[in-house]
Amino acid sequence: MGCKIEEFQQEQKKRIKAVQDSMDVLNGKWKIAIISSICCYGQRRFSDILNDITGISNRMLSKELKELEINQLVKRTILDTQPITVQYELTEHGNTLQTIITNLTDWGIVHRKKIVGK
Amino acid sequence: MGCKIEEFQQEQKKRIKAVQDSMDVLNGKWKIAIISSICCYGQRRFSDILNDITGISNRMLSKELKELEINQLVKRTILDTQPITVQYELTEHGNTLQTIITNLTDWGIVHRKKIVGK
DNA sequence: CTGAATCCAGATGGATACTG
DNA sequence: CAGTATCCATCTGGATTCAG
Repeated sequence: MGCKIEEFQQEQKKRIKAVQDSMDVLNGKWKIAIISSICCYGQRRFSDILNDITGISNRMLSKELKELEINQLVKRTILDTQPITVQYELTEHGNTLQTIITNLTDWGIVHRKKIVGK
Repeated sequence: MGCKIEEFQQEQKKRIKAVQDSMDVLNGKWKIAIISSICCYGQRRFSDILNDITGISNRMLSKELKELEINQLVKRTILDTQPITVQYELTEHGNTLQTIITNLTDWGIVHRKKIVGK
């Protein structure tokens, strides 16, 4: 049994590790943008996302989507069209990121004004 | 003047860019953890942060802190002690990340339970 | 259309040693 | 204590080409 300060510090270390867990999942140059794209449309096809995010290549989109799928944030559905299209949507778990996405969006707007100015 | 759908899509593209702006600032393996460390203590010395975050090296801590300072999220103060110590605290702008940090922390805890199980 | 495969440059970050 | 400098392996991600 440690004193109050030690307990507090242990608690903070745990919290720091938790943020890192989140960031591990969300890291990668495009991941948040992809989630954001799917998020605001409810569901979105591969080529649509490709178009939503300026600069991303199909290679990276494919790769990041796969990682998001592994982390159970995104659900992939093959549509029986001609030619085949694939639709992505957030899982229930992925949807819990909504608040964070919104906050990050708003913060990004403020920050740009702050740094770039005007 | 475009139709409603085009306007909506333009708006979404802007929002996606805004999230990316945020992530550009917050990217790097340790940045969020560093902010989190400083955040929960109000102010924190270099060696304290080094101790808060398991795995980080002084080289990386120094580098990431510098970037955070450039982005006006962190303020650096040299204390007149023997030997010299340096104290870091969040700027007013950096403090606006509080909500995001908290949300990310909570989400990280939930996510770990979800993925690792139990 | 939705990827996978290959190739490759440049960025990232760890280890270690050194300085004021 | 708070960095800086150097070296070096690994990772990241872009361009291009190919396939179902």
